Amino acid sequence: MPELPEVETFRRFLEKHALNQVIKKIDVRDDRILEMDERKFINALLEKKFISSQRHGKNLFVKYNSQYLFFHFGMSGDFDYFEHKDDEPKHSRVLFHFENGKYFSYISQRLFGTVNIIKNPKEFIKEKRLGPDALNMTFEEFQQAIERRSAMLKSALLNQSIFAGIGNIYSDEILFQSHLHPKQKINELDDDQLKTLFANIKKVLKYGIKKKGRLNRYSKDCLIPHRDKEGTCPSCQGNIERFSLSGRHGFYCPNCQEKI
DNA sequence: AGCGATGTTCGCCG
DNA sequence: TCGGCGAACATCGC
Repeated sequence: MPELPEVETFRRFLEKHALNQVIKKIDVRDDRILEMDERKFINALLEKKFISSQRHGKNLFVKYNSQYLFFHFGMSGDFDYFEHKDDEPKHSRVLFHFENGKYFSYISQRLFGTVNIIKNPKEFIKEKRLGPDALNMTFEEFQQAIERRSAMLKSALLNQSIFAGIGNIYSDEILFQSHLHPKQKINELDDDQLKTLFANIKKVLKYGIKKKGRLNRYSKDCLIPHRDKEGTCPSCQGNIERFSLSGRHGFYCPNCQEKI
């Protein structure tokens, strides 16, 4: 699930259901998800409450006292909130029991995510060398981020050190909306194209949040519903093509996204 | 049965 | 340092 719009959706879900409730018990179902000692993790959080949350890119920070619970969702992370223990979802990895008798679960099918406790999100962002948040960055920050960069557009969008939050699917959508070729080098764009790219990063991510990351509910005018081998371009009706790049693959319309 | 999957990281090479 | 590539991590569904 999780690129920036999904993580923002998870954040709002947590804010809605899990804030200000005393944590009475924690079950770590699989400690491979923890980046720290299980005992220390549990002891740190028992009897505490989640106070607030913030997101940077695909990273979620939940303040519980002077410290922060950190979540990364990897390729298959999710949250759930439920009343009865029998409803605990498959692949639930960390289960919080609240004082009100309800449960909050961090789910990770593929165990690529991580859960940890950190002191300071700002320092974390610095240490991980994350670029500005793709949703919240200003045009000036965007310009700075790509200064002296020469990567192909799709690589640049996926690189969390340039800006944080964009993943494989949204990068394709952003480039499609921008009429830009995924393998075009970012330093070859003119000012208008850069403005278009910046505007579409915002537009696509906001639309994703509005749709709560539910890809199956996207307008047919988007690339996303047509993002497969048999796909047809919603704009020109041509064939959508698949390409590969550093072991990932993407889709684009060769007719609408020509290289300069 | 094998391949690929909304992510990240690391080593290799140019 | 940058950038591209491919493997590795673990699991499941098609």
